[in-house]
Amino acid sequence: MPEGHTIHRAARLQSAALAGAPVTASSPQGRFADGASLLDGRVLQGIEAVGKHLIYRFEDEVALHVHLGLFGRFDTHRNRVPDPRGSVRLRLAGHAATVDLRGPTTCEIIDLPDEERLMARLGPDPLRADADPERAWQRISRSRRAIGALLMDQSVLAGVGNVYRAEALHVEGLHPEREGRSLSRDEFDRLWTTIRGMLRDGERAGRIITVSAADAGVPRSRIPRGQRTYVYRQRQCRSCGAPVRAWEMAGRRAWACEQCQL
DNA sequence: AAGAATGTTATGTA
DNA sequence: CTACATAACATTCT
Repeated sequence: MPEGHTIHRAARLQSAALAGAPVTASSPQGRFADGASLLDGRVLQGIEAVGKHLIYRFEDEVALHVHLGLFGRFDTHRNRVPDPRGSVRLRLAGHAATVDLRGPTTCEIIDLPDEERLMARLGPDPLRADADPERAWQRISRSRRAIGALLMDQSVLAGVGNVYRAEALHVEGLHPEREGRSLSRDEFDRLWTTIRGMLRDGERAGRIITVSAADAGVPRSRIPRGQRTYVYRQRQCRSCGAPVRAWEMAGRRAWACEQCQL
């Protein structure tokens, strides 16, 4: 489910619904009982998104760290709150909504040093105002690893996942196997800008939009399969019609049009 | 109903 | 020290 845009959107929406007042925290299946009781009744001060990580700041310097991983998701209930179904790790009830967290890869209470360690191992997040692209450029321009692998490395750049990797490299005409150090400064700058734009569109729309921002208001189901992405999970390149090559890279499936991407 | 999927980390190997 | 492969973990959907 989540690439960076999902996380930033969740931070914004949940901050509005939960922050500023004491929260009721529970762990319906008892899978996070200790954490939930520690959070219960505390005021949530705000939620911060960094890459694909979320940090919920509570009073008394108590913080909750959440990472959705591949399967995690949030269910937000604004009216009737249903009985928890499936594996709800944590339920947070606030003044405007109740949020269920299911299937996260990480859900833990952290202290300040933990938080600093986390921040230290994350590269710049293009969705954040404080992001410094220079840090990513330093890593990429000195690496002989493939750009397709570098983009997935959260210590190089935080927030990009498998879909944006495929789509952003396609838009920029870059082959995923190009060595990082072979990119010109100009190619890197464009790539950064494209990634940031895609993440922003995704955050605003609540889903991944890489082909046309005009699709933003259109429900995903109304967009024909072959038109949702350029190469990601496509058989043919949406730009030129050539067959899309798919192969394993950095542990995930990579997709590219070898006509358009060099 | 096996397998894939918008992810990360630890560990082993070269 | 770097790079790559593999396993492990989370859950839902086709």
